[in-house]
Amino acid sequence: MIKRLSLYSRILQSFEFQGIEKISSAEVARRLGLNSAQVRKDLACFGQFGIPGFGYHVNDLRKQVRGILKTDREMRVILVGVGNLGTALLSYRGFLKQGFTMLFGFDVNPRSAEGRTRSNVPIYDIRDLESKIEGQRIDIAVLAVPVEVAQEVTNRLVKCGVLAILNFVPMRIEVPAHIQVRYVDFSLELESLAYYVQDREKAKRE
Amino acid sequence: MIKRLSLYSRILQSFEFQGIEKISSAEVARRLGLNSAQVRKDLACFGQFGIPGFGYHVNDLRKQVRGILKTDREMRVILVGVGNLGTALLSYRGFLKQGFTMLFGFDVNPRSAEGRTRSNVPIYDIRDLESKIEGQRIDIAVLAVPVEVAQEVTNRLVKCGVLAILNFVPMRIEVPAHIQVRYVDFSLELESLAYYVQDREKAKRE
DNA sequence: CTTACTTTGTGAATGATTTCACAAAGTACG
DNA sequence: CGTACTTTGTGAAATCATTCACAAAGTAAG
Ligand SMILES: NC(=O)c1ccc[n+]([C@@H]2O[C@H](COP(=O)([O-])OP(=O)(O)OC[C@H]3O[C@@H](n4cnc5c(N)ncnc54)[C@H](O)[C@@H]3O)[C@@H](O)[C@H]2O)c1
Ligand SMILES: NC(=O)c1ccc[n+]([C@@H]2O[C@H](COP(=O)([O-])OP(=O)(O)OC[C@H]3O[C@@H](n4cnc5c(N)ncnc54)[C@H](O)[C@@H]3O)[C@@H](O)[C@H]2O)c1
Repeated sequence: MIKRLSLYSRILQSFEFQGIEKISSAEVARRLGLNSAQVRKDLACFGQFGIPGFGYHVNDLRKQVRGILKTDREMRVILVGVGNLGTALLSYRGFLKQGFTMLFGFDVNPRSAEGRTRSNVPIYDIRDLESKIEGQRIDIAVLAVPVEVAQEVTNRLVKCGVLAILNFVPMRIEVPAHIQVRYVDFSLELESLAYYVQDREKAKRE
Repeated sequence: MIKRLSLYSRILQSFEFQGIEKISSAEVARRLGLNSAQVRKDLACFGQFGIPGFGYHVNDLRKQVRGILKTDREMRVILVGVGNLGTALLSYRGFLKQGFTMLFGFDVNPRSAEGRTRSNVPIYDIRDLESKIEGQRIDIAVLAVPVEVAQEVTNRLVKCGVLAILNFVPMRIEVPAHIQVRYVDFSLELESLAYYVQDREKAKRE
């Protein structure tokens, strides 16, 4: 549900960019392939933002949604594991947009990692993790290390006070209950795609 | 649901690797953070693979699950857009494992793309898309191009007979109903993580 | 001000997914 | 063979999510 809010935020941004000032739940829904009642219900969880018979003011609604998602504040992020994937993530400006600040990268081999990237995010040795982020508020750690060390690195991150982890490693990591973890797992998507391609008949089972 | 099957497949592989021959739904569930009834129900959709009072033979079950997912066959994949992210994807052996064959990459600038990668997948000019994949069976296209060209490239892919698209571009793409599309959208995950992080801090205060 | 129209916000209905709970079917072993 | 366990497969119940449908509240225009 929160992911849909994030989609609303994105589409509102594009409406704003196009100079559109007024929008209906039906139009938002159409653009995202959703039902208009869904859009209204989602928003209704957080307040009444619309005007019956008119719709929503794009600017207003966007501000509201960003407020709900808290993308109007700074989120401090670090990256652990600056390999193939980590390098791509570092130079992705999509992360830097709207409130996310990438502070540092960490790797066992910071030299060669540094060589790969063209971003100006400093990359430190993973040995210095604790000392570098000591006393800093770190909201989110992005995890892109090899599977074998994922749990060990996670434990260290948690000890350092990281509040949330975006995990690209195809493995379940164990964390205390108060730590948020989100998984991004391409192979899963690929495999399910494969299933539907082969087997369009049975695809209804989802 | 299919994504969970994919998880089962992965965990069974790791059990096999560890030399474990027998497994219960409860143990699979524990390892994946699921309910054991869920595991049994999922499998029950496709047949009866277990032995009451015993559990499942790891080898057997893994074969069955791979058969269901069709990861026992070859899936032919191409990559379109060999930039930061595309490069990482090309050198990800996780894709090459189990049945996925990455045939070619395509880019507007194949020279500089070629320079970036250390894989031996050939990279062609996007102008030659049609001629290169003419008459070939291509199951899945991985899309990692800039937002502005995503729809246009998608249209060409569909015309070329691609059956499914794994879309990394943070935008809804329009395709005919018989084409499968799956979205991988990191920003959405990051934003929803941000939401829960903030919420937790608020929760502590109250 | 009034009439015709639009679109919201939201209970109620429907649909989907997850969990419970237990009979049935097996194992293990004396 | 029989008794004590274990674990499956699966209806039924519970939970969660989506869609319907409509009164209420607005706009627009004469
Ligand atoms: N490359 C992809 O496209 C892709 C796709 C999906 C998932 N993944 C997953 O992401 C992770 C990284 O993949 P990759 O392709 O970038 O691999 P990679 O080997 O290129 O990168 C891993 C990086 O982690 C560093 N590292 C190793 N041990 C470390 C430690 N203890 N602390 C900090 N850094 C350490 C390595 O030096 C390396 O730079 C893997 O778990 C992989 O399964 C990758
Ligand atoms: N880099 C990331 O970590 C990341 C994360 C999430 C999403 N994405 C998305 O993935 C896409 C690619 O991101 P990126 O960081 O790799 O960008 P990028 O600019 O590095 O790569 C895009 C590549 O596409 C090529 N290209 C441009 N037009 C093309 C066309 N018509 N046909 C074929 N190729 C074409 C470019 O030459 C370039 O090599 C973007 O839509 C981005 O939003 C990237």
